[in-house]
Amino acid sequence: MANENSAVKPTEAELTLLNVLWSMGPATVRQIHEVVSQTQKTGYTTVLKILQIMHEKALVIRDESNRAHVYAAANSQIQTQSSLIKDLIGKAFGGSTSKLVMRAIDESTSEQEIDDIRELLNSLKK
Amino acid sequence: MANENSAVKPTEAELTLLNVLWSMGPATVRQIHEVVSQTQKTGYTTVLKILQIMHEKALVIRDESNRAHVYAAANSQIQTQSSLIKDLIGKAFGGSTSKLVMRAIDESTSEQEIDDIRELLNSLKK
DNA sequence: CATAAAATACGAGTGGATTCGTATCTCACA
DNA sequence: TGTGAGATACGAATCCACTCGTATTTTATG
Repeated sequence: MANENSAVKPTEAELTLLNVLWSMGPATVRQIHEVVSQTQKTGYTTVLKILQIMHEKALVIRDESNRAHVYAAANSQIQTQSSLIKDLIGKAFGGSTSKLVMRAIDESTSEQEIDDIRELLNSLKK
Repeated sequence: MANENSAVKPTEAELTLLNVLWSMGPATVRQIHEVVSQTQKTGYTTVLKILQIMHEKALVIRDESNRAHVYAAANSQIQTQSSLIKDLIGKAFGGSTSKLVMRAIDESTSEQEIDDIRELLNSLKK
């Protein structure tokens, strides 16, 4: 029961735009660029171009009914995060989730985060 | 107290070679290629070239005292894994380790792995 | 010491990611 | 309806990852 997803892994620049879309919801190039340019010095047409490429790759969908196209992430943040994490587990952790978790937690991890993780584990029914 | 590390992130092909070096220990191009070619159809000179590039990037060190140079990973597997994980946490999980762990664990995670993670958390007594 | 096997060095080609300048298109409205 | 602001489309340039063919170097050994 594989879904139509899984194949395309967003690049770094693409992930930046996806993060914006996940937090704002569907948005125009202008809106996305406004957010991105608060952090980075990226030109408007660069953002546009990347969105167009993402559209070709089916990483985003777009509504062309208005002059300013409205873009939205094609996959959920959860799906994308899962796929990125599995990719990393496979390539750098020999497929072992527990090894990844061991490396993920270190002295910089807050007490709150660790509590959250404990709670997550407790909620896992056998 | 940053160490001299942190800057260079290995690419996918580079990570493949690092995995071999971590498991074999220091090795010649031929030895590395033999291992890699069991899984992939990568030419000898391709492996050589990537190792040379990795040497420029200081991802590996090499001993040139013999005709066949002996390569070794410059950073430990643990350091590299930590750096990759932190990178991903920053780029895809808004800096939240617990969110990453939540996504890392899913229905495909074995009971054994989950037990290992529980044990890890238990050992984190403050 | 000549040579051939085996190693490294080099350089070019391909392709993807990213950037941005410029051309073109669209549409509200004067 | 003509026009200009603002949008998209297009294509070139740069950079890096990856691949591999070929040139060059090294060295064991006859």
